Amino acid sequence: MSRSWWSGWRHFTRNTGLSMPQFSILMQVYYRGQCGISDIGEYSQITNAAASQLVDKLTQGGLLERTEDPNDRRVKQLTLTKKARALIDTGMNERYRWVDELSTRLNADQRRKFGEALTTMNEVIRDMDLDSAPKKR
Amino acid sequence: MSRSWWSGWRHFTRNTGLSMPQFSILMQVYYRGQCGISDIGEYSQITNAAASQLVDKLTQGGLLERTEDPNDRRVKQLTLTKKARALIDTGMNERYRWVDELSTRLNADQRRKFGEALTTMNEVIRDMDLDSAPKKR
DNA sequence: GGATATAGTTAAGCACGCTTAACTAAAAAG
DNA sequence: CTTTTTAGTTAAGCGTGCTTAACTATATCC
Repeated sequence: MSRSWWSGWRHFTRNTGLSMPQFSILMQVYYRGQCGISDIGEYSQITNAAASQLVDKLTQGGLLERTEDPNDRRVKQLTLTKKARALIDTGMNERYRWVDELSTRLNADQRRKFGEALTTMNEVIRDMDLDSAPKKR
Repeated sequence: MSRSWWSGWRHFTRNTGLSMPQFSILMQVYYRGQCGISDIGEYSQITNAAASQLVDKLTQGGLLERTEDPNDRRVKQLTLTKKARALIDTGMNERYRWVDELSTRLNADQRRKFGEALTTMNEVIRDMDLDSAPKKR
């Protein structure tokens, strides 16, 4: 397992043809909703140039739509295609499959505790996310 | 937080100068103990050539020692230097610092549940690791 | 002993992510 | 209206990780 995540990632990566930074951008748009190139750059801590290039590949791969913002024609609005959404959902199912495999190794008591733990973690982490999210412009 | 891990990784990466595959190899030797190039390759699912090259950089960086196995002079035994051990321990502390920060946001009850959850997860995951580990040669 | 297999190295070549620098176009400020 | 700022693109160049292919050196098989 200390094993699985990285090599599991590499498995996912090969199937989808996505690199980690690319996937990261997809997830960003997934959670943030529509946003511009600069947002991507800022979030990922890379230059806008780099962000632009990555987004470019994703649009070429049919995963992102890049349209002009009618209010400010400098900014491009990025949105996920259906293909991208499907892909992300698949990725999440992978994750849950992992959890499934894990849970077959648990006895009833462990499984219950584990479920509670995940729930708590989710709640707490959602809180943390909300705290740092609302950087609107 | 969905944010923190990847950009937190990038932070770690910049400070140490280590790439992810490089760090991955270090962790491998850390957990496996002494092993050869082929073991690295097999585990990381890359060719021995690639493994050799990565190990090369790590030895140049003073993180890995590469010595001959006296029993079979074809195989090189990889061992971590003190520097590498220190670095890994630091990395782990980083991780725990993250947990600390998280725990300041929890109330007493949440904190207790969370602690239990982590304990359970650790136990279970350790079991999974043991199951897949003992690939000796 | 000689053939074959195994562990590791080296070099050429490719794709990737990233940065800097030079650029375009639109918006905001004066 | 002109100047300056902001959003994004493009191209050159670098460091990586990776693969294939050719090679060396040791061990094993018959």
